[in-house]
Amino acid sequence: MPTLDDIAAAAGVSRNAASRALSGRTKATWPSVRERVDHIRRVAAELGYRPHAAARALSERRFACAALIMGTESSRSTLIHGLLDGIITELDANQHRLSVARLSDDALVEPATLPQVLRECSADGLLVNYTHAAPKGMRQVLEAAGIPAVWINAQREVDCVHPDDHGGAHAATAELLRLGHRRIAYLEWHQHPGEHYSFDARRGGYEHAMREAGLPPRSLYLPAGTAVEDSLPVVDEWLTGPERPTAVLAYCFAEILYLGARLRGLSVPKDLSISTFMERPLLLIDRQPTATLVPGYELGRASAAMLLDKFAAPTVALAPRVIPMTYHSGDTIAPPPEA
Amino acid sequence: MPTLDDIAAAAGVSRNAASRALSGRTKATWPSVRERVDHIRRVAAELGYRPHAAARALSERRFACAALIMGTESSRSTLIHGLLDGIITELDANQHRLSVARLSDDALVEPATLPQVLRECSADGLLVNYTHAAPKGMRQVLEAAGIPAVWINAQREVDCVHPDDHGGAHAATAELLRLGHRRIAYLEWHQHPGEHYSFDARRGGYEHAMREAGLPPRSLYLPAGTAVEDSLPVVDEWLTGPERPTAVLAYCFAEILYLGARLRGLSVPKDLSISTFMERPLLLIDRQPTATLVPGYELGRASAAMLLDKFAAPTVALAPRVIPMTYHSGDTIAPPPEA
DNA sequence: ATGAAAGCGCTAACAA
DNA sequence: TTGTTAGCGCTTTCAT
Repeated sequence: MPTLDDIAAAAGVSRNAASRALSGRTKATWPSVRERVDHIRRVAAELGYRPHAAARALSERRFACAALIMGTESSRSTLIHGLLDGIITELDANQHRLSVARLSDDALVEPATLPQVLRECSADGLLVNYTHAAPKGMRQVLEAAGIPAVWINAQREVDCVHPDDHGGAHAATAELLRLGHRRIAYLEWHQHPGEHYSFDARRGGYEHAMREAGLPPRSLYLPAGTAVEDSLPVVDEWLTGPERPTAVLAYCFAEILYLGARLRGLSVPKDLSISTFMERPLLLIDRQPTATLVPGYELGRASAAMLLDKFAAPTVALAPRVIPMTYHSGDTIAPPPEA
Repeated sequence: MPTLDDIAAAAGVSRNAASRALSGRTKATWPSVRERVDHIRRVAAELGYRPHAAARALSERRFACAALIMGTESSRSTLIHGLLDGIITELDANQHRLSVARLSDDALVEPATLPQVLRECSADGLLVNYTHAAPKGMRQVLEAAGIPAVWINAQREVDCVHPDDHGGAHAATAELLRLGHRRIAYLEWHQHPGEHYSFDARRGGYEHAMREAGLPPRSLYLPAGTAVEDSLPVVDEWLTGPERPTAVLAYCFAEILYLGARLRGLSVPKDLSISTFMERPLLLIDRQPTATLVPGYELGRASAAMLLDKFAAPTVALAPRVIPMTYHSGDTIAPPPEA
């Protein structure tokens, strides 16, 4: 495994010269210098030289590495589809690496441990994948220690990146309105306090759009604790009567809704439009679901980019970066039957 | 940020003594020595000392870090649910870290680059998450370079960890047989050459169990290129006639099958049993799917453990580690109607 | 723009 | 067991 000294020796220059040439620090304005630089580079390529990241980190006093940290409780640190991919892509483009760590709640709030975690992880900053119910005080600890950190998929005043859940729900509702729907319902599950912010944001976006149109919002819930096998009768009730919705925006349970509609003889989307937030790449039903999706990849890229910005200016608080959601046009929505 | 020298100074000992005490290299048989060690440890804890991973790596000539590598084409490097969690858990328990990298196919087969990737990633070995269609020659390159590597969810002669797909399918079929089913079909999609090994393995397990019972295996396919919206008539055909299966083991499309059954008036599981391989944690339907699941977490732990073993003995080829699949008993299977 | 020398924080070899 | 010394591979002064 060739070292910088090897390259220098093979190229007949000093170690320093080799270092500067390979890192592009030598400006090479003069032609003869330029030639030497090329020569060094060629030798390095031939010998298959790659810098030793640890040695460089030690010397440069930075690791060129970000750490993705998650909690021990996986439900609060779900890894969104595409996120990792986006993070790696962005870091890679900036010659940074990614390491992944999982810390207990206790470790996260202990003022002493966190900074040192960075040393042990060989990271310069944190991508915090603690989407909700993050341990209290963690934020202050990070700030006090001056640790660059970006919060992924969380809504905070600064230093966070999250999808535009409000806008996404608004747009999805607007599309249903545009098609002529008036009785549009919103379906979610019974919300627990401290849930992810997207529950409020999406419902808010829906209600906003409805109010703009002068229509009353209507929420559908499966009563808390409803067993799955008992859900179909509830769904059936929703779809009964003259006031039944002609369209439903569903945070979840879209499949049960779909099944209920089909069993009731309602055709989707002819009799009932369903617009979802399903992140599932595969099809669940015999339709392509019309869906407003969390842009995991873009979220990852933006998070990494923001962290890189923070590396450049660690003390500056950055405004939240809100990423548009991806609208995936499927075939589960259409104009209402009356239209 | 305290360094080892700081600890040593504060404790009034040499740097070396501090190093040995903290790493547990000092045996401390004599009581007075034991006391000093404790003292040093206490000082370190108070000052919040944590070793600098890069410095240690440079000195020890190992990184105490594994790299999870994936291809650029994400379909071939899907991150199984729970896998990352399992990997981190196992590595963490052995004071190792994880970094994640994504390499292009070209980079993976280039004999020169791979070893150096390790340096740049600060890793000692590879967890290869290239479940199928890995670039040819990659294996040889790794071997020639003497790079410790474990293949995750791939079937190879050595150094791999994968679920017992054959056994899982066999057991699922056996359970259906035990319930009294005779006409058990196997549902998958049209297989492309070079697909993941689990296609063959699961079908093999199913056929094996059927043959043991003296029954003819029967495979159901959605014809290649079937549009999703055209799939229901096909499903309907499967469920028609006196020879219709009373149970289906479904690699995929379980939802469509379920929907088709319900629309046809067949009750699940009373009239039709469905046993799946769905990895989805959420419910898709109004039943808890009976499922044989890929044990992502255990897969991760086992992979990491095997890699750690390889660190200890890099040249020894290790026998494949086959992890039992997780059988999740739901309520989509029951005895056949005739029984 | 170059080469010599120092140092990043740690462990490993030595002598005491 | 301890302290001393050397060195891991790299970047960074600082003269030249």
